[in-house]
Amino acid sequence: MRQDIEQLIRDSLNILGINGLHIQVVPTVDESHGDYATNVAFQAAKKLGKSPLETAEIISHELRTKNNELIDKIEVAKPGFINITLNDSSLLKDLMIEHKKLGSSELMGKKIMIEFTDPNPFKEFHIGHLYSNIVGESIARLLEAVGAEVRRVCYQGDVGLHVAKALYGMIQLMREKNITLENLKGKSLKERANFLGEAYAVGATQYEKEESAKKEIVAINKKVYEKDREVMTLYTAGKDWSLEYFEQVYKRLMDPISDHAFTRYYFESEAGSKGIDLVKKYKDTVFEESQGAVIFPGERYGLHSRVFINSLGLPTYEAKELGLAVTKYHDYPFDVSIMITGNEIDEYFRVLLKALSMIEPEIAAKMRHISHGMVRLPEGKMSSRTGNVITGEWLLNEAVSRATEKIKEAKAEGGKLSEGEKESVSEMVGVGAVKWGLLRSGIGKDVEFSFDESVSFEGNSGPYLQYTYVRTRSVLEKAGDLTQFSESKIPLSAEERSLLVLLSQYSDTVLEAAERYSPNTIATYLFEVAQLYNLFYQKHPILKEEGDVRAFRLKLTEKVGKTLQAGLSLLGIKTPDKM
RNA sequence: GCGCCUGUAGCUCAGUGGAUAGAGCAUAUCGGUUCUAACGAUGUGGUCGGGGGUUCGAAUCCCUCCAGGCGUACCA
Repeated sequence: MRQDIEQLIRDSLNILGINGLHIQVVPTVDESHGDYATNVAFQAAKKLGKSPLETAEIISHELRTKNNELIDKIEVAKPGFINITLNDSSLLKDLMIEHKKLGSSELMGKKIMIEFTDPNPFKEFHIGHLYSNIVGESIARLLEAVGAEVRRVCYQGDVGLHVAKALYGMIQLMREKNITLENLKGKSLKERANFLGEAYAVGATQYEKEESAKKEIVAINKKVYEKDREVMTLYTAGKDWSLEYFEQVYKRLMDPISDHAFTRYYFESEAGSKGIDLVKKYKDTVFEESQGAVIFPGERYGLHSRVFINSLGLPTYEAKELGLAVTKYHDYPFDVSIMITGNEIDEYFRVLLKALSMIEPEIAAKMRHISHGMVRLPEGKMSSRTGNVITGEWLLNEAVSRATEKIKEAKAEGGKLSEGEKESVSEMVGVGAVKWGLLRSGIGKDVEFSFDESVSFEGNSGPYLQYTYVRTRSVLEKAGDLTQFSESKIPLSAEERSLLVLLSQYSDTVLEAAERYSPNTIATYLFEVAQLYNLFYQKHPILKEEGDVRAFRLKLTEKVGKTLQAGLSLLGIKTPDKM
């Protein structure tokens, strides 16, 4: 709809001989300004040497001669806006068509690799990973919705000091508790995952406290790189348990079609050697030696200098990431490669991309680093070093159990849910509440997650959106089959008209959200749709009406439901039929 | 010190050059027990961190100052 109006304006400007303007048509905030407004007159005024108001008159006069079937009114407003009001019948026509395939995007057909979550084997899957996963999955879905070919990948640190700390802790714990690796293998996944968490905590604490432990951990680290046999037995087991555990979390969050949530899992161990080769190849041109290490002299480019190969000859995260970028491109020659991480490594990525641009400029030009803030909980930040972490799973479980309580005490319990339904609905509502809570605001900044707000089911929350969807389902179920209605017999109320205008903006909103990598754009839009529908629902009966009006209101209800369902699914949020 | 990010209502946040800056929560008042009461309406609440500049027009762009966060060499 917006594109149609833009085209109309472009045509008119051509006729008037005005070219080269950036035509901007935006939905209006205030109904008295029509449905869409454009500011082209301000830009054109300079070219014509007239005032914006006069220019607006000239342009709108030309627009009116078009006699377009979309438009009802074209008005000029001070100091030079052109306000466009759509006619009711075009809005009603738009209601009847399914959401268009979004073909006009520049992202259409693009090959996009998107890396997110990136938890480290042997360590906890904490809230930061949960956030990264939720953000990444939503962006992936947005990109798919506008026609991109998306490949999800996950990059995991399976070597390095954190692994050595965990291995050290495993050895200590097994000795203390007098258990063998075989004993452990017989235990449940949850127990094994907990064991690893505990082991990491022991290792991390001892590393700080005991000089002897520190030495031993450094030695274990080296052994891992050397693939020492004895260490590898323990290593392989621990790594497998971690990955198995992560996969379980992904299943819950991403609803994967296949066995694996990601198309490809990259590991630091494989990226490292490739990275070392690259760094060595460009050692005297891009990189240089300094204090026994190989560094990238970022200060020359207004950035930080960073170590790529440390003085022990081991690759740091920087070198690994360099190897990763090249490996990724080899696996899948992407048009865009997105990496989603926390924003504390923003500057590190700047350095990395600068170095990469000097080695592989084409690949570097295709990389986009998107960073998100930290999740703050009312309980305060948690550190993974103390072992006292808040895991992603804990957060989900807590939200689900709160959702279960809310469902029990709900006054609107008309759904008569069976026990089995209660369980699956609680899961959808709890997980949905978490996702909505994290995605409703922009991703660049820290996000405060509060159970009270997110699972309270009031106001701007996931459950509010889901409930509105359920409401549409309930009405439609009672209504029976939808019937045709005659457009001309529908007197549109203010609420209905606003809803129609808003619904017609769905495609534009998805496009904008995808191009800006911005899930919260969708969330803001959906919340508006839900609010408007609830207002409409409050004021206008649906099933009690008859004939055309009833048919129209049912159709409107159906479209709202479909829009909410499609939009929520872009955020990775499921919609129950009852709740 | 230097670099990057952030600062909008009491709280949590929308709003990346347009018109009178909007929501949710909280608070006060009111309506609705139906088509699922997990809803809706109205009111209170703002020097958009301060100051300067660019522009017909600035929360939005530029400069500067203030406050907070992160980074700043072998962690990721």
